[in-house]
Amino acid sequence: MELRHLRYFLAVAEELNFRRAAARLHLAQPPLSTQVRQLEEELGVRLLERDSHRVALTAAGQVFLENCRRILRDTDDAVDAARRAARGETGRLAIGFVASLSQGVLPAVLRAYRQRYPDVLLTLAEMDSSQQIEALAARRLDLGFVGLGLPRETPDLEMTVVAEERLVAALPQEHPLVRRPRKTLPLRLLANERFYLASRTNAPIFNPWLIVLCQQAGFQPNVVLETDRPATLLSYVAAGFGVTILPAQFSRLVTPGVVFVPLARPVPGYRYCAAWRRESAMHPRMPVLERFIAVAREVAGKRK
Amino acid sequence: MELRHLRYFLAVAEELNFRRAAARLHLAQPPLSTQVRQLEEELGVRLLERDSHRVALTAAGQVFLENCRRILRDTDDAVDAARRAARGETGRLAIGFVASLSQGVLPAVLRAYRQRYPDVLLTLAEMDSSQQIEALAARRLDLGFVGLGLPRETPDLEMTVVAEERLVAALPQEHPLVRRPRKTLPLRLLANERFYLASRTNAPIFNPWLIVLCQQAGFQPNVVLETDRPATLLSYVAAGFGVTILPAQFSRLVTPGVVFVPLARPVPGYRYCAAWRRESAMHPRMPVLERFIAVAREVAGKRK
DNA sequence: TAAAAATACTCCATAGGTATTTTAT
DNA sequence: ATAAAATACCTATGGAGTATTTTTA
Repeated sequence: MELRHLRYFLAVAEELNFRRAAARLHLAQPPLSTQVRQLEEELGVRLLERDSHRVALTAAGQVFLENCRRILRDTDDAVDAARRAARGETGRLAIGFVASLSQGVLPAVLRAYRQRYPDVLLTLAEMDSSQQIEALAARRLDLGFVGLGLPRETPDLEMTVVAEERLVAALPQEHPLVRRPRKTLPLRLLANERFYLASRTNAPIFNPWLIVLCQQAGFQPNVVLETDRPATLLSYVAAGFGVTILPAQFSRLVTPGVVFVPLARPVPGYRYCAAWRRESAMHPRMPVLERFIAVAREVAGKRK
Repeated sequence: MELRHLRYFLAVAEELNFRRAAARLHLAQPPLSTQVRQLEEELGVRLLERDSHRVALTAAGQVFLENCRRILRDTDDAVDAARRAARGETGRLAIGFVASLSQGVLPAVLRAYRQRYPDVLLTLAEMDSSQQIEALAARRLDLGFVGLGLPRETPDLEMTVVAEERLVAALPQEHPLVRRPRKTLPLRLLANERFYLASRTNAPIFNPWLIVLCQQAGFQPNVVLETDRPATLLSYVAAGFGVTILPAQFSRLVTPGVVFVPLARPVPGYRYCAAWRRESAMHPRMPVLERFIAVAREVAGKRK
C-alpha cells in the first residue's frame, strides 16, 4: 500500500465517480479503477459499491475514508514540520548566560528572537562562564553567553562579541584619588592599592583578565580574593580596606562611602560574547542555532 | 512522496546505517540511498548527515522521523479499522422497538450482541410498529422490532420472527365464562361480547390482526376503541363494560375484578419480528446489521 | 586501507495510457 | 441507447539489482 492508493481512493470517495476522480487526479480512468481495486484486494475489504451508474461507500469505506483524510493531511503536515525545522523555525535551544548579562543584551536578544521564532522552545540557565564552556562541550548547552577573558583559543568553540562594558574603579570616599579633577582614572594610578576581587562571581574569566590588564599598565596588583558577591566587595571598599574594579553596570550598587570612577583609556572595556560549538561535517550547525546567532549579532550590533 | 519513502527513511533513521537498513528492508543498499535522497530532494531538506562512517539525523530529520512513525502506525491502524468495520465489529446501528418488547427478547438480544460486538454503537428508540416501518424506509432506523400483524407483503423489508406470545382474554370476575372448568377459552365463545381495545398502544398492527382472528373464528367483533393504555382497558373490564384480548405479558397487570383466561387453540400467538431493509446491489447489507440479525436469530431461537 | 555510502548502468515490474467490452438503467 | 466502470493490451517510467567508484577516519 502506498500513499498513491490513499490519494486515489480519497478522490473517488469524494467524487463518487471514477471518471471525475480520474480527471481530478490528471489520470485516465482505467488505471484509477485498477489502483482502487488493488487497494481493496490488499485490504481484503470492499470499500466502494459500484454499478454502471452509481458509486457508493461501504461502511468500511467510510471508516477508511476518514482515516485517509487524516493520514494525507498528516503527511503534508510532516513535510511542513520538517521544512520548518530545517529553517530553524521550530526546535529547542538550550542557552546559558552569566548573571551579569541578565540585565544587558540578553533580554534584548531574547525578545527579538522570540518575536521572530515563537515556536522554538528556549531553555535558559544561569551559569558562570567556565560551567557554560563545559556544558557546551557536553552538549547540555547549545549556546552560552559568557564573559570574554583571555582570548585563549578554544578550537571547538566559535564566538561573537555581544556587549562591552567600561570598567569602573570603586574607591573609598576619602581616598585621595577621588579628589582628582579628571572624570576618568588611569589604571596605573592604582598600582599601590590593595584589590578586592570576588572569586565566586568573577573567576575564572574576569579576574585573570584584569590582572593581565594591570600588568600591561605596568604593575603587579596586590589581590585579595573574597568568595562573595560584588555588594560585599563594595562594603570592604567603603570600610577603607582597599579598592576594586568592576564592569560599569555594578555602579548601580550605590553604596555609602564608595565612589565609582571610570577607568581612563587605553584600558579596554570588559567584553561578553556568545559562544557555541564549532560545526563539523557530522554535526552541522543546527538551524535554530544559526538563526539565534544571526539575531544575537543583529541586536548586539544595533546596541553598539 | 509515497509511503515507501517513509518506510525507507524510518529504517535508515532507526539503524543509522544504510547497509543494515537495506538488509532489514530486504533491499540492496544503492536503491535505498536513491530513495532516501529522493525524499530529501522532494522535501528540499537534508534529513540525514552521512559520511563514510556515520549516519546522523539532522534536526529536521528528527522531527520527520517522529511523524513518519506516527503516519506509518496510523496507516496500519486504518487498514485494521477498515477490516473491523467490514467484519461488522465497529460502526453504528439504529434500532427501534415496540414498548411491549422492552421486557421480552429485546434485552436478551441486546445483551448477547453487546457482549460479542462491544465496539458497535447502538442507538435505541422506542416507537410503534408503523413509525418504525416508516423510519426504516427513511433510513433513520437500520432495524426495527415490530409486532407482526397481517402478513402484508412489504417488498422492501425482510423480517424474522423473534417472539410469539399467547393471547389471553380478560373477563370480568362475575362473567359466566369464568366458571367454565376448562383452562383455555375458544375464541368463538366471545362472539357476543363487547371488545375494548387500546388504539394508541395496539394500532395499527395488533387490532386489525385481532379482528381478522375473530372473523376466522366465525364472528364480527363488536369493538370499542379506547385511546389509552392496557391498564385502562382492564379497569373497564373490571367495571363489567366488556372484555379485551391482550398478549399474555399483560396478565402481569393484576387487576381486582379481572380474570385472565388463555385463548384455546387454534388461535395463534401474537408474533413479534425484527425487520430491516432488503439489501440491493447499491445498498448491500451493512456488516454490523448482518451480525446483529444473526445474533437476534440465535437468541430468539434459543428462547423458543 | 578499509568500511560505508554514492555513482553508473542495466533490467524488468508495474503504473499509466489507449482501445474496447461489459453492465445497468 | 447511453453513460460509466471493467477488461485487455501496450508502453515506458522508475524502482531495484550489480558492479564500481568515492570518501573519510
